[in-house]
Amino acid sequence: MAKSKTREPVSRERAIRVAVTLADATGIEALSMRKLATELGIEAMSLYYHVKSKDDILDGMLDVVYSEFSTPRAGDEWRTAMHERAESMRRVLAQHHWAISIKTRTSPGPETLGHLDSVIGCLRAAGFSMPLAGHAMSILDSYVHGFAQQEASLPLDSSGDIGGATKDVKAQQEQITQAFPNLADMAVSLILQPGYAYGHEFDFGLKLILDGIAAAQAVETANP
Amino acid sequence: MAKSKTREPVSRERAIRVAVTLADATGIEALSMRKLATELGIEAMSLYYHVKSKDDILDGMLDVVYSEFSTPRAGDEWRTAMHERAESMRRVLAQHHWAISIKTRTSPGPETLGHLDSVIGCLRAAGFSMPLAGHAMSILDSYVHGFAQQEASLPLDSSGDIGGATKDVKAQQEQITQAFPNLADMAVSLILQPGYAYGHEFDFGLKLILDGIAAAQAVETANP
DNA sequence: TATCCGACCTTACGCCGTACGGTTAGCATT
DNA sequence: AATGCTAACCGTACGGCGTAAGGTCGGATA
Repeated sequence: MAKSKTREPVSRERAIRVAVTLADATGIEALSMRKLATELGIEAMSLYYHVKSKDDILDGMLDVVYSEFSTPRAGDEWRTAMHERAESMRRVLAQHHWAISIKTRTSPGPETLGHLDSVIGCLRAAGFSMPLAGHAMSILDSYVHGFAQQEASLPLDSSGDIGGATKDVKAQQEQITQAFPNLADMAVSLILQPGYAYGHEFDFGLKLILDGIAAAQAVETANP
Repeated sequence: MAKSKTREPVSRERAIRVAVTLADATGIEALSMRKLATELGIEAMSLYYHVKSKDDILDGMLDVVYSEFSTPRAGDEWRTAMHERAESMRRVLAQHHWAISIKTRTSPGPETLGHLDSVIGCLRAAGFSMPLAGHAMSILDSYVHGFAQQEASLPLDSSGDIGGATKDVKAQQEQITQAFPNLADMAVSLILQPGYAYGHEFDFGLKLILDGIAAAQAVETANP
């Protein structure tokens, strides 16, 4: 430990910040009040002086995640702004892999609200009607969060081979190949191919969606 | 092999089935081995005779969810098949609202594998190349899962008013309105409007994505 | 009759979140 | 110097969790 004389005081902000790095390192299910308190150099119950409950910490952590998203500025061109936002979201959600499993949370924090406000502002400034702005945000957010979720639920190692016992696995795989031929075909002829990485799929979908939104906006501006 | 029918025996299947209905009713975080055992009429540890672990149950529950998705048949027209699949997924995921928060799971079950195999088969039979089939599935699944996630994290009651103390809430809302004007604008001029329901956003996005996939396929078939 | 075994139970361990009630150090006021 | 206040932290305890290890017992089988 660095400072021995006076320990850096614990605050809600610091507790949440440490909780984020701890969850990044060991996963969200390993984040307990006791472990977090130990990391902060205090006892478990002392956390409750700074923080209302564990849910309070979780809410704060989600707000930290939103604060790391790329937030569009007022005059930005909408397509590049949305593109960059989407890519930053994917990047951040991949780094804080626990965030997507917390996403089922209420009460958004100030960073979250500010971010969303800016996104709406950017689209509106670009001439989007309110309903179209709603549509655009809904589809973009759904896609990005869903993709991050898919990506997080993939088998972790990138190696094509599956480690462990060889004979059993081989026999089992042969059975799977027969029972699910299309799946097996996709595995060998696409996913296990040298250059393939699931992350690349993101760009295809993002471009498709942005094209669709652009088309919808073109229709809208043509028929005011 | 005559069997005395003194009482319905507990099996892995029945345990998982009951776990699903219990999670539907009380949420996934309230599903414990003890509660599930009580529901089945046995003691907690007796579950471990039928089931490997709690994770085993969770895996089984997810497989049940997949079994409820609409699975395309061999000769189906791809667009209608994908449309129906997507809508059924949204419906099922909304009913089993716990499923999206479990989604971060490995080892897919047989129903899951079979479903995915059929989806790939449908797209391939419709002339999709393997990479395009991968793209289509990736974007559709990401969108649908992401939308279900968004939908699940909305405030629960559909009433426009927020219950509870009136004065504090009103003062707080005024502050929010000033700090996040675009958000407030969208709230009053779109979301709180009489006819609005977030679920309607689904159709816009789904049509947009299916249009985009159709366009990509048209390009592909034109340039073989 | 003797054996076995599927199906269930009991006990115990080490985690978890947190309610409740101290204790201490630093400071302002008297 | 004595008093009192408050922010910051600690100890104990409770009920609940997943599950390892081993026990029990009635019916099927040899």
